[in-house]
Formats: sequence, structure tokens, C-alpha cells
Amino acid sequence: MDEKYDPKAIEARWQATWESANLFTVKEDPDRKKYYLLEMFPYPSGKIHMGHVRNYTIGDVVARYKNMKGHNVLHPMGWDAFGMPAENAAIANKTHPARWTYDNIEAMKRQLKQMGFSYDWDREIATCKPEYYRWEQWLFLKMYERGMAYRKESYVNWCETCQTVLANEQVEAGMCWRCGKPVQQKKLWQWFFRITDYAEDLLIHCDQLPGWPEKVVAMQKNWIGQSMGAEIQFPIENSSESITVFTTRQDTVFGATFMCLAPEHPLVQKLSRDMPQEAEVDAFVTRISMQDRSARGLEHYEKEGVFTGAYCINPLSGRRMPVYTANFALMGYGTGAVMSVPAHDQRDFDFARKYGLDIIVVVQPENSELNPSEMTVAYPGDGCMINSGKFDGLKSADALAAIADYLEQHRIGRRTISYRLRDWGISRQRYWGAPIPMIHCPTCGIVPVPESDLPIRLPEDVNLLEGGQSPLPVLDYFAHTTCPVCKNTNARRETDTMDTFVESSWYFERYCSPKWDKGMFDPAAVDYWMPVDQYIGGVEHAILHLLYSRYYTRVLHDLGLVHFKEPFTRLLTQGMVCKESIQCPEHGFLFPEEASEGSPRQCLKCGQEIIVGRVEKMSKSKKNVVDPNILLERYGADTTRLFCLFASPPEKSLEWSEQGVDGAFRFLSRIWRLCWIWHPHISDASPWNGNLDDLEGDLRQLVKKIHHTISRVSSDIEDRFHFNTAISAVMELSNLMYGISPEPISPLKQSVFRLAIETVTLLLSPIVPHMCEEIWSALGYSRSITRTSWPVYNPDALTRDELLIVLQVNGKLRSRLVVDVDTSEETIQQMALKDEKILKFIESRPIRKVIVVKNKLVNIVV
RNA sequence: GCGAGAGUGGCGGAACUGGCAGACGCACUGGACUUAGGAUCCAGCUCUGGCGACGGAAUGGGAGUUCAAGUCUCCCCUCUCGCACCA
Repeated sequence: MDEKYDPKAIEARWQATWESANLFTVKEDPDRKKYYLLEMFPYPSGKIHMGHVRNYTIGDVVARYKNMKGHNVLHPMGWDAFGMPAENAAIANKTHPARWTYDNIEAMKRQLKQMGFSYDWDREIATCKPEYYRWEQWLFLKMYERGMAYRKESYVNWCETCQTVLANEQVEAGMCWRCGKPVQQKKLWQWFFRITDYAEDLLIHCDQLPGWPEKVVAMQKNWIGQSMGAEIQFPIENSSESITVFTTRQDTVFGATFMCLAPEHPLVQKLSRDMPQEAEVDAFVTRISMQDRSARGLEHYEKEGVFTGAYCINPLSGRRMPVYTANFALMGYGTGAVMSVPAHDQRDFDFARKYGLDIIVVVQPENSELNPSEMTVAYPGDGCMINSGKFDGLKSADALAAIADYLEQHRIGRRTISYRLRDWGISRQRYWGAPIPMIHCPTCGIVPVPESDLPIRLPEDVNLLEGGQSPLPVLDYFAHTTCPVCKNTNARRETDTMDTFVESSWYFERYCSPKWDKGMFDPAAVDYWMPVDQYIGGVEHAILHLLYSRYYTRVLHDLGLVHFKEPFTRLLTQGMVCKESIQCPEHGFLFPEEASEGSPRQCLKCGQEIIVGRVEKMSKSKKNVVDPNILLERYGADTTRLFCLFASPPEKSLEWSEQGVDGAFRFLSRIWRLCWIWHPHISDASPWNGNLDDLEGDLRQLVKKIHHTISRVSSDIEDRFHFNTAISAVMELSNLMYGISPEPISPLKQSVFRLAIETVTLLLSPIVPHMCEEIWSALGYSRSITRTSWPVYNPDALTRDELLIVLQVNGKLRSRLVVDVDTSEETIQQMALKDEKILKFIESRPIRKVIVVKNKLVNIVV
């Protein structure tokens, strides 16, 4: 053993050893308890960032720990390899998305290996490979057969310049993020998955995910957004048609004085046709559709609308209601039509005041009387029904049911449940994604690709178009095909590709049998490994990815492919990695090296004093990122891992600290030196395994501390994932060990320290595996420490020899008492009452009560 | 607006079922060893009064329950995150 801790000399060597021994390769073993630990797989951007490092370090500790506890641990890694950045990078660098992606995968894989993560690399998958996405296409066909996948026309964010659909997050302040031109709403035919069929099931099972953070469960519930209410038909005047609205307040129907339709509502154009208002309505609809979705959600968004010229009839009050189209009515919720009750809904109230529409109060609050002409805000609360015909006098809460019954009896409406959740639009007018296996035939219409033709390979020999639009529609040999049914040679392939969230909705099942070529996965392997016991990833995926995965698993379940509905038993969402940002008043965000040292710090470009920003999530735009490579280079993988775990518990955000990393390195050096100091004394000893009663003094205390530490570290890792407290427990143990000198040495001391050193090494090995392997082998073991059992503690050793009893007077700490462990409560009480300090504080006042808590305290009430 | 979470020393954070508030680390201060140290080891380190012994106050603020509250209950304040014209 060298005196100095030198991670460079150690880490690469152990990584190579683990790899050549296939240490982390696993297979199904019915005799062992399985544990499936999964971290969210990364998008291969080319470089790992601190977020990955933190995520994967947390996972690796748990995987290694479970391994040592005897579990058969599946711990795979792969690549979420389709997606738009590859296309953009390919255009920018004049390369190909596939080439760019595979190069990035190689680079990132090298970095992950440098971190010493215990992945079974034999199971690596990349979702852009035909072997993977062919099964996704296969499932698409199955879903299409059962109506779970369908095509419909719907509105999307569309950039005319770039000729492509944009995701909501790619629209910045109403403009295309790439070209800066305004984004419009465009109606397009798109493929959808019928996730709304599972809205209720997904919602119900939210309460059956005890291993998930409440926050994530709440977010999912929120997203699904169930509301109980009713659908009501409002007949259109002089027409056989009617408008169907959804409302949660059917008790207020009698107060509905006008109707609002979403601008995209199909009836809007129809009703205004040939009316004097037609031109105005068209102009309004066009203007609103030019606005992007996020602008319509802004807080100060002014409510406005246009009268369509048509009227509908309130089926309960008989009132003639003007039909408007209004910007605050959303096509994406309910039926896209709102019965407006201005007295009891703030939006309707604002709208009515703006356009001079009638306001009728139908719910009177208990202690006041509402007068429509004097109201300044709507009254959304409960109260007593008025102006509502035969429902007058009811409490509004009871009217909710009474009116629902009435609607159903008279067939003008029905109780219904509405969800905020929409069907999942999976079409992307993008190149770098999995092709949707469908064919458009001029005679047969939509025809699925025969199963035997799968996979529909994404052609890789293409030149990307400068504007960013997909080359597939103009790639004749791909797009032009023959109809499998009627053999029409003028059929066209679907050239849209699938949303990349489809790939990430089943990759965890694919890991169970990554090379299986008879289906999506080997059912036996999935039976053995799934569901995932512990899933770990960023909270930014709390809704979309996790909800899609839960949905997709239900699809697999209903197709008889798996036997479970929920894919992830336990979920841990780790916090963000943060660092302070710095800004120059003139040059904006600066990298740390662009500012002077010391204080005040100055911009090196212009000399102005810099503004230290708040601690926030690391991001390239804020220039506050730390490249893990630099840490690996300077401190090594073990220090990097230790820092990530020690600085804060995993669910909280992690603040970057240069000194914190130094501290982590110093602790490892301390452990190393401790081992180096004791190595000559203990290399021939065997770990102490005697009777605790034979020990006394320092060594007895040390052995007790060892067992105590095992207990703490085990429960911190196992129950709570609180690695920071686990590490501090080992620090306490090592501090105690530093307090005992090897001189004078004795066989007993050698043996006890052998136990101490071994225990420290074992306890730290999931956290800093390279260093611990090195120490372990220096102790003479040839078998990898990861193949060694986790230490067990002796519960008897946890009991203390002496107890510290806290003495209180009136609940305030006044004195302490050290007693033997088996001292009776009576004795302790007597000792307390004789304690000098206590007597001083009692001051001869009468004692009202004495509370003795066993092994803890005495409280004297006077 | 709705939902969730969090507020503890100079800082990151401990405190498990109510029972010594501040574990462990960082920073800082002092000392030891040193040619030197930004290496290492030891010690101190919530604020406050006091030379000291020894006190007082303190877990965002306010009330309450209790022998005892960072922890439980109620009200308020601040911050973070998610959703948001959801009918």
C-alpha cells in the first residue's frame, strides 16, 4: 500500500478488472431474490453532465448495496437515442444524425465507465436501432387493430418557415425557437394513442403507488384532471343541431345567459356562415389561431369574443342565448363549448360586463343578497337556489344532483366525468424517429404494414434539408410504395415518425431480454425481473414519461403481454444540481474564469463589478455548469461520487461547492491513511469475533461503535436513501479510530482494528468502490469486495454500557446523570432528587410531579 | 387561483415513534509538527451577559396541546416547484 491516496493509479485498473471478470453481468436465477434497479436512460447528447452523475451515482450505490445483501441485481443502461437534437446537430455539423448519435453514445459510455458504475453492459440498448423500434412498430399495429391507435385531425404548433410541427416547449414567446418567426395553430392529421380510455384507471392507481413521492403522484392526478359534472344540450334556434356543453355547475343552468364556443369549434364557422358577422368571426378565428398556445394562457390575457349571429335555447329556463366565440373557451377541454353563467363564474362575468350581456343570480349566498347591477365580482360559492323554477329554495349543493337527475330524465343531458388529459398525439413531422408502420393507399385508404414487413427501417442514407423539415416525404424510395392489400403501386408510406416518448415507455421491459428477436421481450425474463423495484430519475419527467410508461404498460397488460399494470414499484426523484451564476452588467452571464478572483470580482472583459446571482439549476445558458470530466481528472470518480452523495440527501437539490469536493477528497485521503497506518499491524490478523464482555476501554467502545455504524449505514441506505447521514456515520467511526494509536500494539488490538478497517471498507464500498477494492485487496483478499457480503451487526453490541440521563426542572435541562444501564427508575429518581444542581433549581418549592422516562430523562415539575 | 414541498448556526445539512437542538462536513480561529505549507494532526466554533463559575435567548412569526414541541394542532409570513382562462 502506498502512503498517499492516488485515485488515478487505482480507478482505471479496477474498472478494467470488473469488466474482464464480467462482474455485473446477470441472468435470471429463480433461487435468488431479484432486484431491478433502474435509472432513467440518457439522451446521448455527447457528454454526461452533473445531473447524470448524481442520478447514476445514487443508483449505483443502491445496486451495489443490494448486491452485497445477496440480491440478484439487474442494473442496465442504454440510450434514448431518437430525437430532434441529433437532426439539428447533424445540419449544423454537416454530419448524419446516426453518425452523430453513435459517436455520442461511445463518448458517453466511456465517461460512465470512468465513473465506475456497475452496469450490465451486455444489456445496453439504443432505441434508434431497428432491432429495438421494430417491436414498437409491431405494438403499434396491435394497437391499431384494437382501435387503441387512431388518426384524427387536430391543432398543432406549426412553423410555416420551417415547415414543421413544434412541441410546446419549442415555442418561445410565440415564436419559433429556430427561426424566430411566429408560430401558428394548424390543423393536421395526426396519429393518437387513446390514453384517455385509461384516464380513470391511471387516476385510481395513483393512490396505490406508496413507493412514489407524494409530489409526483399529486402532479399526475393534477395532469389527469378529473372533474365530475354534466353534459347538457342547448338546441340552436332555427336548426336541428344543438350545442353540447360540459359543466361542473349544472346547478347554475338557469343563470346561463349566453354561450361561448372555442374559436376552433366546428360550429363556429357553420353558425356564422352567411350571417352579417361572418367576416368578423373569420377574422377573429384566424387571429386567435395565429397566437401560440402559451400566449393564450397568460394571466393578463384579455377576454374577448365575437357574436356569431346565432342563438341557442337554454333547455331549462327557455331563455334565448346569443352564441359567441371567445378566446377563453378552449377546444382542448370538455366539449369546447361553455354555458356562460356570469353571476357565478368570474370569466363569464368579465365577458358579460365587457359586452353588456345579462347577468342573472341563481345562487343566493346565506348572509347577503346579490344584485346583478351592483356586483363587481362573480359569486362562485354555495347558497340557496333562486330564479331556478322548481329548484328554487334548494341548497345549491343539493341542486347539483337534482338538476342532473332532471337532465337525465328529460334526455337533455347526462352526468359525465371530464378529464383534462388528452389523447396522446404521437405523430412527429421529423426524420430522426421510429417510422409509423402505416400506408396510405389511394383506393384502400389507411392500410397497416403487414407484420412480416417489419421493421420499417428508417433510411439512413439521406441528406438532411437545411430548413429542418423531414426529408422522408421527398425520399421517393421510402415514401413511394405498393399497397399490401390491392397492390396499387401509387401508395405512400406514412412519413411521420413516432414521438420519442414511445421508445422510453417500454425500454425497461426490453432490458430484461435485450437481444430477444421473437417479440418485444421474452415473457419469462419479464416475469422474473419486472416490475422495476426502484426507479431513479429527475423530477422533470414526473408527468410525461412516467404517465406514458404507466399507460403503455396497461396497453401491454390488456394485450396479455405482461401480468402487471404498474411498471415502477418505488420511485425516487433526485433534486437538481445547482450552482450560483455570475453576471456582468454589460456582458451578461459569465463563466467563472471570465471574472477575477477575490472581492469584489470583476468582469475580465470590461472591469465592471459582477453581480453574483442566485443558486440555480446548472444550465449552459446561465454558464454555471461544471463539467464532470474536470472532476474526474482532478479528483477521480470516487471523490466525485462521494461529493454528490454527501452534500445533501438525494431528493433535495445539490449545491455545487468547490470546498465540498475538496472535503470529500480529504475524507477519502483520511480513510486511506488510516488503512495505511494500520496495514502493517493487521495484515496477518483476523477480524475480531469474540465476546464483547472480554473487551474493555477503548477497544470495547470501538467495537460497539463498529456495530452501531453498521446499523446506521444499513438503515440509511436501505430505508431512506440518506447517503449523507450514512457517510457521516462512517466519519464518526473513523474519527474514533484516529483517537487510538497503534502503540502499544497487542494481538487483541490488531484483531479489533482488523475488524474496524474491514467494516469501514465494506460500508464505504458501494459509495467509493475503487478505493475500497484497493484496500480490500491490500488486506489480502483476492475476491472482489462487491462479491463480499454486507456486514451484519450484533444487536447486543448496540446497547450502551452507561446511560446519560437528562435531568430537567419544569422541562428545562438543568443537569445530567450517568448511570449503569440496569439502574431502576426508582433509583434514578432518587439520584435526581439528590442532585445538587437540581436542588438549587427546585429551591425548596413543593414537588408536584416527577416524570421518569426510561433510559432518557427525569423531569421534575415544581 | 389550485396543488405539493420547504423555512434550523457564517454555509451544506443532522435530530428515527414529541424527550440533551446544531451529528457530520465546509468555512473561520488558535495550537502542534515544520525551511515552508493552501499537507497533516489536535482544539475551539449558535447568539448573548459574565474574567470565570454560571446564566439568558434561540429551529420564519404568532397562538395552542403537553411534565416536555424543530417535531403535534390552528392562524399568518416568505421561498421553491408543478399546473393554470379546465367551464
